[in-house]
Formats: sequence, structure tokens, C-alpha cells
Amino acid sequence: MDDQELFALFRKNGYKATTQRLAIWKYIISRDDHPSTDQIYQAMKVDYPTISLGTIYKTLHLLKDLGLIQELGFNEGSVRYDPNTEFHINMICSKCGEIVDYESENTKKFWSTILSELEVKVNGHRFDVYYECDDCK
Amino acid sequence: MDDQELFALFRKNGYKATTQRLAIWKYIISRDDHPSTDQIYQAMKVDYPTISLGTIYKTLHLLKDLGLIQELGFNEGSVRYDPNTEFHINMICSKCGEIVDYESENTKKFWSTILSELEVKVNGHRFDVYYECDDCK
DNA sequence: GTAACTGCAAACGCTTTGCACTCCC
DNA sequence: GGGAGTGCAAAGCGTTTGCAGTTAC
Repeated sequence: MDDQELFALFRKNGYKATTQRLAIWKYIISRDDHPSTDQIYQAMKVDYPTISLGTIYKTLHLLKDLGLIQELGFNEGSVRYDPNTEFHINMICSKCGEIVDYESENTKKFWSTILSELEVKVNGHRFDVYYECDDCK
Repeated sequence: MDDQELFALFRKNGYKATTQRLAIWKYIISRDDHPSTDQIYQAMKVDYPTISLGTIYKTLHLLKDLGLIQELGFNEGSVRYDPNTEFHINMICSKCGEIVDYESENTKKFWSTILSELEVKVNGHRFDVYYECDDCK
């Protein structure tokens, strides 16, 4: 999705297209791990030194309401944001917490099997697998 | 696991076997949904009116360290506790938040396929599927 | 022009911590 | 008897809220 499409989506839903919102969105999709609220805040301060945490939170809720990102709450109270809303596995290192996405033929096949097996309308999912990444071994 | 086995496990790891710890454990495994911290606290107050939230939290961390329960952090900041550490799907109602476990031949088959496909040592997992339960439809 | 948004600061709620008293072993 | 555990209250910290000034449209 490019900037114009995002702006159009905002307006269509009655939200204004501000530079802060665009910047936060671009930052999240630019990363292949899943940044935390604070990481986003720190990154935004580089270009927007006066941005506030309140704005970060409000924008993240907005992006979530629009279905553009998924919020992943973890045990230690941390929250991370994932722009990939397709079926995938979050491979999470139990030591350093790094997250990478994993997809394969088998995971896709499995997901469609489960979807037909469950006799309900599924409207979201989350699949985490914990392991030790190469750096932490 | 019965009371004696639990006590033995506590002692083996250098923890004392107290009535509060036993009661919290029994409460969690007695339920087939996944209780929140506050639900556990409220339930414990019935038999132990002076029990404190601090004790609940410390005991939950202990049970988690022993691998007896899994902590499930959610978006809205809520945390729930799941005594089922085998592979299963948490079927979560997106409206009322009720959670029921789901298992089938296909899910088991899939999990072993994935385990052999991923060339890493897996030490934990979590699989949530969101839907609308019958009561909320 | 005006309604929505931002930034700031205060309020909030859940979790953790510190400490004296108590209980397991 | 001694050290770990409990209960209580205070502190901590991430998130939310309220509001005056600002910006998109």
C-alpha cells in the first residue's frame, strides 16, 4: 500500500491524514521484526522531536482498527506490532526476543485445513513458536 | 498431577509447599477456560480472605518457572493462565473473550510436520484463533 | 471556519517491590 | 531455630485520558 492509498483509506473512514500517522505506518512496514511501542517512539523522535507517546498510542489503535496491523501482547507486559495479517508463524527467540516471520507450503495447507475443519467464522489468529536463535545459541 | 507430586516438585526445586500455592494450582487446573489474575484472586478470597495479590503474582511466576502453566498476554493488557502446555489451539471469542481449547488429529499431525520442517529446537508455542462464540452471535 | 489531531501532563490500573510477621521443614 | 513465604502498603511503569493549542480539509 502506498502513501496515497493509505491516505484514501484514512479519509474513507473519517480520519485525517497527518504526517505523524504516515511516518508511523511507514516505520512499521519498513521493519521485518515487530517493533515495540517504545521502539516506534524512539524512531519517530529522530524526525519529529516533539512527537508524544500519546500520539503513538492513538495512531497504533487507529491502524489496528483499520486492520492494518496486529497487536501482539506478551507475558512480560510488552506489546509488539505486526503489519503481516496473513497466516504466518511468529518465530520468537526465547532469549533475546527477536521475532521473524515464517511461512511455508505446509503452514498454508494446514491453515486452510483448519479453517474448513472449524465450523465457525474465523476473524483473526496468532501463532507463536519459541526457539533459540542462532545468535543466542 | 496430584497434591503429593506437586509438593515433591516444589521441594525438589527448593520451594516450600504452602496451602496457598496448592490452592492456586488446584483452582487453575479445575477450570477449562483460562482464568485471569483477578479471577484467581477473587476465587482464592473465598477460602483465604486475607490472601494478597502479591502472593497470587508470586505463585503464578513460580508455577510458570516450573513449566506447569503458560502465561498468555493479550493486547488489552490482560493476562490469562493456561495449564495445558501440550500443542492445542486457543479458540477465543472476539466479543466476550471466552477461551476454549481445541485439538484434533489434523492439528497434531500439523504440529509434528512443522516441528520436523523447522530446523531448530522448539521450546514453546502459542496458537490463538479468534471467532464469535455461539452465545455472542 | 471548524472539527479532528497533536503534544503535554496528570490520572489510571496492573504488577512489582520492600519489609515485618508468620509458617514450613 | 532459621530461612523462605505471606500479607500489606508503597512504589513503579506502561497506557490512557483531558485539555489547550494547532492543523487538515
